[in-house]
Amino acid sequence: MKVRVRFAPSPTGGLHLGGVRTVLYNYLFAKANGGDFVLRIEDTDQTRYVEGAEQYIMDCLKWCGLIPDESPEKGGPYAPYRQSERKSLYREYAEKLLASGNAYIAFDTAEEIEKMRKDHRIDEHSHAQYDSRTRGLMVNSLTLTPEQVNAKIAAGTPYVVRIKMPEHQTITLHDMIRGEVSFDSSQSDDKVLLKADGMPTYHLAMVVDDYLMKITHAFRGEEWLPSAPVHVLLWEYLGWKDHMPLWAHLPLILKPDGNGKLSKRDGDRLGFPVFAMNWLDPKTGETTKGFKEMGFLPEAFVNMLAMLGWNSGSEQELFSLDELVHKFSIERVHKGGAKFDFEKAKWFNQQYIQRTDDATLAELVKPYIEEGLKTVDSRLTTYDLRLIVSLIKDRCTLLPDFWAQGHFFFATPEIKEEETMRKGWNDQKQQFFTDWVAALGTLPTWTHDTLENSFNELMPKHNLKKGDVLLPLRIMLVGGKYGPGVFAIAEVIGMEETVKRVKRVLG
RNA sequence: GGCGCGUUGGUCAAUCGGCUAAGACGCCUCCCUUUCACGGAGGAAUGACGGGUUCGACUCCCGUACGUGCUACCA
Repeated sequence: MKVRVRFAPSPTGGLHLGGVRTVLYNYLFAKANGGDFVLRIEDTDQTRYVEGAEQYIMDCLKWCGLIPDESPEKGGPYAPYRQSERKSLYREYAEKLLASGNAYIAFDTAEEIEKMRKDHRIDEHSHAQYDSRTRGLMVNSLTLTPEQVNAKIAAGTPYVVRIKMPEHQTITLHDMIRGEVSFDSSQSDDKVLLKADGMPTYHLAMVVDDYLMKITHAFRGEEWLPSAPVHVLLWEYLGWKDHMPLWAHLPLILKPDGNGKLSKRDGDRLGFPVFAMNWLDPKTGETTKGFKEMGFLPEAFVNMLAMLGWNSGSEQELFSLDELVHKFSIERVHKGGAKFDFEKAKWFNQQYIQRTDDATLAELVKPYIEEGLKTVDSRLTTYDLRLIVSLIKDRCTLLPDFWAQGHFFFATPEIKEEETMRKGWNDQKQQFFTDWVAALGTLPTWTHDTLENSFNELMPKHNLKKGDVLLPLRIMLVGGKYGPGVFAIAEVIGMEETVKRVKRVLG
């Protein structure tokens, strides 16, 4: 049987780190087994629908290089892939469950349910559930006669279809990560399967679609584990038990400080992204930063995510997507949640930057340089981006670092270390630099070697040592105490600019 | 509260009964570099707790504690 997996997000907002990791594991598993990876949009909750979210999710997958084989955009043999467009198809299965007595119709209003929850609360901490203990008290097809039910339906009374959970039945499921997991069926309430608006809930839609789409392996977050018995029962009641996919409940990604699931809020609070790409909330107009816009390379982002909860068992940490496809195994996924560490995430990106060839890197960096150039007045007319990139990549972790670390190659920098430069400044140094600038014009060639040689030869004549004048020169050219070798910088910016920057200080 | 899941350094983690408990990130020291990095060499830092099982337990079992998830006509 062909392996088929799916990622099934609801289009309600930005795509979370954990979501991307779920996509990744799906993708890796599918590709490793020669299977299909399908994207299915779970938009059954009309009230939570957010404009643009679906397109955004697809853009994120594209950026990460995790392209689905079937999707709403691409289509496929099991189309449509948007649950809202499959609406009409779910009712049939709800009826089937009704007919077999595994589901029932309920007419209760939200207020009535709320009242029941309060009146029958087990203790002060928890409200009663709509389940075997309370369903006999409610207005449903279990307490009403068939005639009454039909009359209500005929009268247009809104109703939902609920699963009838059995009492005290042990439900066991095999999880690829956790092994056998058991539940008492009485713990779960009679979940709504079909809502009053005719839309299915996640529970029904997921089972029906996984069956119809021939899904063989289902990966989802650990938060779904408690409702898994409902799903197992649904597969059974619908008569599809032999087709139920193999489950894998993925561990959660936790916030770095304290405890709990990592949320968008944590990112805002701690200053790192949580979403794959920038997300502009159409309702609030607020933009939440994404890894892409922060300057991450998609390969680094994906690699980092793969290692959050999984490892190959070797010491290797850097993997190409192709390598991951071959080495990933669901059995080696951790059971426990992992705290997200942004420092480690940056390290991955830094590693990828160092390993990216200069020409490719130059293209990636270009927009950031162009952006930076808008903020300066006097800019150099020509520059070799590839060469500059090779000179500064060592000290760059994120793409925007290239501007911060290399702006002086593109524009005359502002002197930020005036005091350091002027420290111990005297006529001797003034004279030295004046003479050196003059000597530059007589150089046979303009290379960092000839520059350095002329500098070194001139120093003793003014009774100066490297330590006296090298740092001042750096600050003249760079503006601060950082960057590649000074003479390499001088070579790149050329004689005219070098002379200009030194003379600017000499006055 | 109930139920589920989990628990090796600050973080990610190896170990599938033999441990003097890998490695990576971060941190610290030193070297390289008369800048900042990169790189190199070191260092501090870990099995939640209590019982078993066993010649031997981080590894298996049971409790406890702690954490976390769920407990909607949301996914």
